[in-house]
Amino acid sequence: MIGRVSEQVVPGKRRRHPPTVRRVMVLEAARDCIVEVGMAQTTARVIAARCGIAVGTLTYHFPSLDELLVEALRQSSHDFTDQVLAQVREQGSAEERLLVLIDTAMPDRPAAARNWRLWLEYWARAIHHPEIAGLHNERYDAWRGAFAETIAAGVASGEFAAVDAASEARRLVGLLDGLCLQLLVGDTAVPVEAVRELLHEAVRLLRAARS
Amino acid sequence: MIGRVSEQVVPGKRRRHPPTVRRVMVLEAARDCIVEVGMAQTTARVIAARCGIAVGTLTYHFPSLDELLVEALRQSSHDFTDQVLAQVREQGSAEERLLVLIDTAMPDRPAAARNWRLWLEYWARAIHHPEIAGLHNERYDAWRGAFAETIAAGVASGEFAAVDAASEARRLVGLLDGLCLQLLVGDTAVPVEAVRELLHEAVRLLRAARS
Amino acid sequence: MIGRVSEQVVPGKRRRHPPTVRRVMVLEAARDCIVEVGMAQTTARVIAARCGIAVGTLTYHFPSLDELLVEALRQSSHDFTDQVLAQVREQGSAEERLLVLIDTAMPDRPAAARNWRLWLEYWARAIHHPEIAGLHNERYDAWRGAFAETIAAGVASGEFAAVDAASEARRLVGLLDGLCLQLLVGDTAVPVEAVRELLHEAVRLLRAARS
Amino acid sequence: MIGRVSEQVVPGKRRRHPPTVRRVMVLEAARDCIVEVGMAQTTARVIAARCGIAVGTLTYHFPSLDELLVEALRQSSHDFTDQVLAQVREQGSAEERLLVLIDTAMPDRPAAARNWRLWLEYWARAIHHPEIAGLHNERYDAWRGAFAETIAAGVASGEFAAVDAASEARRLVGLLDGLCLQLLVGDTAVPVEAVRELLHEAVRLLRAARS
DNA sequence: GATGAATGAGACTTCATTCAT
DNA sequence: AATGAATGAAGTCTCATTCAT
Repeated sequence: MIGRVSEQVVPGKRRRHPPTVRRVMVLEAARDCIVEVGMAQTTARVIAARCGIAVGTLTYHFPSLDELLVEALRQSSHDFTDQVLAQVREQGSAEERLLVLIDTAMPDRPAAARNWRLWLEYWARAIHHPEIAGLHNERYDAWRGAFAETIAAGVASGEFAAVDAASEARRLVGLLDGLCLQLLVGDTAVPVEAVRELLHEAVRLLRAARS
Repeated sequence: MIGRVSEQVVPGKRRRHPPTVRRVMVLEAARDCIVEVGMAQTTARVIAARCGIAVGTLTYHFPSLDELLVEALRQSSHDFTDQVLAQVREQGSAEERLLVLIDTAMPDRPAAARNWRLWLEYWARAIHHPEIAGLHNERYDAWRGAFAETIAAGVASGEFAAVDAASEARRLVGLLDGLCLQLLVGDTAVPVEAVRELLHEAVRLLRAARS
Repeated sequence: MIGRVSEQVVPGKRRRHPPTVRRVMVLEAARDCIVEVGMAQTTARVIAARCGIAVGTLTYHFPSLDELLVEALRQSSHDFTDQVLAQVREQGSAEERLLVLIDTAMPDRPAAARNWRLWLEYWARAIHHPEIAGLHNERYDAWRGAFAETIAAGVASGEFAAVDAASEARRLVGLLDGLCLQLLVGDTAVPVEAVRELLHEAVRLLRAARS
Repeated sequence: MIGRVSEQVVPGKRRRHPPTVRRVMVLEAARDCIVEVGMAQTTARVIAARCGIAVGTLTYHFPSLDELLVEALRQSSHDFTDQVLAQVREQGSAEERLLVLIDTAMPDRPAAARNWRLWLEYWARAIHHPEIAGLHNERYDAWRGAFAETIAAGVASGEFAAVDAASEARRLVGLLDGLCLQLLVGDTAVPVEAVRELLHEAVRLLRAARS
């Protein structure tokens, strides 16, 4: 009713693939479906259509749809987080690294928007599915950890004031989540630029507090 | 599968109620089901069992299950928000009123926890359902508006520094949402007290900035 | 989907009527519904809405819907046939009376069109419902009998050739039914005038055969 | 209630058939059910039971039951008409061909009786369902056309009097429909032989008119 | 490895009927 | 007499999963 997944079937048909390859293709298709139409509408046939295979082929590689969906969430979230974190640990001052971290997560970047939508689905389901909750927390810890580490590094180098890195990271990530939520759900008013500015200001406050 | 709704059937059979009453009973049952097992598992028969009526009776009062669910979301969210806002506008300094607002929303209060879970469902569905998005934004505006009003009052009275009330409200609500999200989803050790303290501090910062 | 019964509720509400009166009102409403939307769509609530009463009131007067529908068929068909036959036995030559009989039955008269639609429903159901078949045959015999009587009278008076009245009546009625069927079901082409002319010609043939 | 479809389940389980085959089987089963118990009683489970498959299998091949039923009507009617018309255009005088046409349609032949019952359902529903009306008219035109063609051929060859073929066809088909209706619906004593004789006489009248 | 016909469980919804008011 | 809330049976359809090919 609401969303319709654009089928991206490759015209070359009946390709045979080793399970490893097939699984990746399916997981990516599942991820795209979840993002585009929501997990509730992501049925087996929708995923199969999305990657141009038969429903039977899908269950051949993933006997359980539930596990396929969980795996898709896990994998996608994993990929995004890793990619972001990798590019962050490289260079620059602690403040610069925090800003990069934030900018990379802002939902005006397509990859980031996709990830936010996945996380929304995570949140709604994690409450009732311990397995998803565990999955989510694992990723969330990595994410919060990156903030904490960077802040700790800034504190250690004297770039930041002597704050509690863990607590400060929790605050920053909370602010990031809450504001992006408003961006995603809100039909209107809240401009992404304003959110970015609020977050940058929060980062600057770490430094400012030092002087 | 994961959660099982505790049936609360009244043994008396064929209890008759005027539609107004029955509708309220059903909406509350629906709300409880959504909270307890998630909206995805909240089927007609689950709701019916919850309030001890036949599925046909449910359909009699709510011809469309979709509309029942949307109405349940709307009503519950409306009730909670109104109740909180009402008790806030009464008395005290702007800072006190903000603190009350925050405390009332903290998920260690059962009513608040219930509401948070409802909002999680809102968020996940709002992206794909414009009607739910509209519903949510309406409530969210009221909620954000209460913060903005209170902050503006504090600024006007000189209790707070001369900040932009709207922007500050957005920040506070964002922080509130993001941190409570961590409380709700996290199976781990984010203590509610730490969150409350972070939020109180954010409020104090409004005052502190003045001195 | 297809047809929607126009509710003809009288604004004056909660009228109390003796069962005899109520039953007639309901039966007429049922007849109108069958004619307008077909028997398959004529549900209890549709009939109730049509005469502005509650569904419960309907079942109060007619415990069984099936019997209500059968009774509606019987009554309506009875009324129409009687009315037609009554006005026919009055006056004129046998040929004139046959022509009146035919003209009264032509579906360009609203009352006749209504009756034809009822009979269509009869036919489809009579095959599987002996009771309806019996009902129908009873009416049909009266109808065919009127033709037979009139023809016999014409034969007796020398107005018609010496044909077998029963056989001739069967033929005339068959032709009438078959041609009107084409008028009712056909979306297009067959004009009512052409049908009338064919039937009149068949009547004239009775006379012509004499000369 | 009235009629009960005899289940014709093949004990062998999970018989697989290509959709083309299965669809034909289902359509034939549907046709038989309509004929035996009427369209109103022809539910999904009745059809499924009739061809020994699960209801889900039925939905697999025919997502919409409405379309299945319409298709069954169309196909069956098409088959019967084609078969009759084919065997008619072959040989003999115009009169002989008309007689064959009529005899093939007489309901003492099982295939013909089946077809008549289908057409009864057509008629009752065509009034309220434009799609069915269209379907019916298409078939009806073919049927009436065959009579018209044959009559025209007879007229052209001098075998018949110089009548208007179209009008004469309409009359013959009307008579055929009306009389067969009496055979089908009447529980009483309209003998099929009498009807056949009436129709044959109508055909002979075409010739007799010439001499 | 891949397919898709087949299935049963369960979803929502319609509806004639019952019965307390 | 009239009402309408309540119900259970039955309707169509969706869907994850199974399994013969």
